[in-house]
Amino acid sequence: MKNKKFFFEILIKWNRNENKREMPWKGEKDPYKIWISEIILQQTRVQQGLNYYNRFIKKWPTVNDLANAPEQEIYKLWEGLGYYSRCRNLITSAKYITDTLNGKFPEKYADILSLKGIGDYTAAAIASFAFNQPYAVVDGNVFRVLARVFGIETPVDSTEGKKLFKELANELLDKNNPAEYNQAIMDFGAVICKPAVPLCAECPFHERCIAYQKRTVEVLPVKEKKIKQRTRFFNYLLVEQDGNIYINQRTDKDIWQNLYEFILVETGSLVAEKEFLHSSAFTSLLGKNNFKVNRISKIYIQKLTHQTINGRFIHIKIKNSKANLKKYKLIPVRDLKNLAFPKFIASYLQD
DNA sequence: AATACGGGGGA
DNA sequence: TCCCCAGTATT
Repeated sequence: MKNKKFFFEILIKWNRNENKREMPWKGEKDPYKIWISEIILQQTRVQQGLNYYNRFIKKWPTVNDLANAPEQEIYKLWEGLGYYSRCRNLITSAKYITDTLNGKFPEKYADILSLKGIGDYTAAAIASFAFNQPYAVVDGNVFRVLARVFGIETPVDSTEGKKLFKELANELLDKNNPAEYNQAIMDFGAVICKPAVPLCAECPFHERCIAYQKRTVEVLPVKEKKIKQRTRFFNYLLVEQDGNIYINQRTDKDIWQNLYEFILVETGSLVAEKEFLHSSAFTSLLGKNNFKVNRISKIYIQKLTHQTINGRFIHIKIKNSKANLKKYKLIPVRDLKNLAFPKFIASYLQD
């Protein structure tokens, strides 16, 4: 197939006549705002990211505002959104742009790409939306639309597949109109060529879609990799002492990096309450007699992509500081609301 | 090349 | 339950 012009012609026509999708960052030209929206939307549904974006832009309208904001406030706003390294990278790049680039967002694709937290997709999105440069976005929508319309069975999560789809995407791109084209193909994937139950009946590619003709819409795009799941058991100790409570900031190479938590005792399996309270992992932290267990929650479950967390919260009051808690930080209970916690903990604290 | 990284929503 | 979502960084 030499002439692929039909693709952007049909797509742009659909976009201008049928596409009713509206989002606050659509048509935005400020690279800072586009950047924020794109980072928030990485692996995140528009519906989920919408409120975060609006609060973010309202609170920090420019890259300079963001660079000078207290980090904990930024994490607090990001709380519950997940993939917290995005927030870390946002902070790093905001400071870099403000301090080293004099607050001017880079315009060259390679320079945009070099920023922390920005990969192929986000660099193409910013370059095209903000500066109308001819770089095709390749996100989950694009993989799906192209795999179906062109009947491509190469797994999209293989090295070969990523290369193939990226090349095809750049061939198909309307070079004179990259911003509209990129926006259109993602809207099209989200609205018509959806993952499940796509609207083939009203699809303008009806006549040309290979997958539709071959009845393979359901199986495309192909993914080959499966994720491994593991189950973990968290016992959180909420240890209070005269209106203060012990907390910990997660720093290990693990989930929820940089977020706060309470005193964590992780066990290899589900341990009964009574047994846990007699375990050395527990008693060695608190000593034998200077504490009182006030309440133990039920087991809460949080599903992550690679892990299932089973956890309980144990409320404890202590009177003196004999406990072996030096590695934790003691803060007033009323200050908890300023810290960013994993959703798992934040939703427990809500109740 | 493979894997980890959150949380939510739809079927 | 399983799959997917405006992906990226690390090993």
